[in-house]
Amino acid sequence: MGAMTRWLDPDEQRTWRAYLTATRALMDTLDRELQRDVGMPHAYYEILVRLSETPGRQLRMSELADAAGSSRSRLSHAVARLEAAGWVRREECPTDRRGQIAVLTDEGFATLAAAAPGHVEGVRRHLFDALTPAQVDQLRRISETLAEHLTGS
Amino acid sequence: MGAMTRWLDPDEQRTWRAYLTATRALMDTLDRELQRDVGMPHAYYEILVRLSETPGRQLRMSELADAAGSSRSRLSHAVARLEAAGWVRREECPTDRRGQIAVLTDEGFATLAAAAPGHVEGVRRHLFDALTPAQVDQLRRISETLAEHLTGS
DNA sequence: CCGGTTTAGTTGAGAGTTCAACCATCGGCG
DNA sequence: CGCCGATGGTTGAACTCTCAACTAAACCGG
Repeated sequence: MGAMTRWLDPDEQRTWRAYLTATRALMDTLDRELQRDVGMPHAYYEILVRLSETPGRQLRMSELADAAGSSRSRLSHAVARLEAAGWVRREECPTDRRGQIAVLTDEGFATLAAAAPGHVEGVRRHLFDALTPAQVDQLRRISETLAEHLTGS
Repeated sequence: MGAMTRWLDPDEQRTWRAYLTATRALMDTLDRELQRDVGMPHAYYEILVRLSETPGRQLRMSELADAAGSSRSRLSHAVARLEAAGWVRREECPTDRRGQIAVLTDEGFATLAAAAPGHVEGVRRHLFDALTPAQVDQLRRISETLAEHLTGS
């Protein structure tokens, strides 16, 4: 019983390690910068971004969770904290009494607008500046493939 | 003062989003599998892996932190928990009385050996199976470039 | 060999995440 | 209509991570 494990060959091994190291370093760096400059982890920043891009700057909790790649539970806790900070407001959903709508406040939008240049600069410096245009293209294809592979199964 | 922000162009935007989505999905999936099968987050698994690859299966705390891409503080907490689980043991360092040496126990090694096939299978299924050999090669180069860029600055 | 600085590692508090349990409402079906 | 499973969302506890503060030992200049 149980097929033999398909171990990683040396190239795959190297790829996996490098990917882990790079991703961890990148995320840690961006997280620390965002925490230092705006007092907010990257996950929270992304919630605000998603809200800001939506007509009316509002979204149902579950849609927001999907958009931000977050679990329901995580989003509940996060929105609770964002609400305490005055960046998000909760509203009842008129068409479904179970529903909650998260609304980005003006203050939240202003905070985001103030934070964006610094954060984008960080993404550029730490990620795009290190890669050739061809590599950016490769990374896009790889990531899109992976994203589909992972969420589609 | 202050140069204009170098905003992301549409291609970069797409790349960055896809990268975030893919990485988050991949890590979440592997973390959940490891938690379910071995009762251990991925970060802890990696600590055990690093220890297992070393002669004598032991490493100074700070070397282990570097190898596992972890902060000192995180490693202290992690090793405390791994020690409580019986997978790691702490020893005094003979050459530096400030030092501590983390040693992988036989039980820890056995746990790792039991967990490895399942985890490797996960990495293969969720990552490598979705990519062409050329893409694996691209991902390796990109990751190595990034890792160097991020840790070298 | 003394005092100041750096390095090794730990600790505790605060913040974020996960998981399972939970309540309420919605939708379908007999 | 009335029940029942599915959906939307929250909650609390346990766990992990971060940050800053701290102890202790090593290193270094005078």
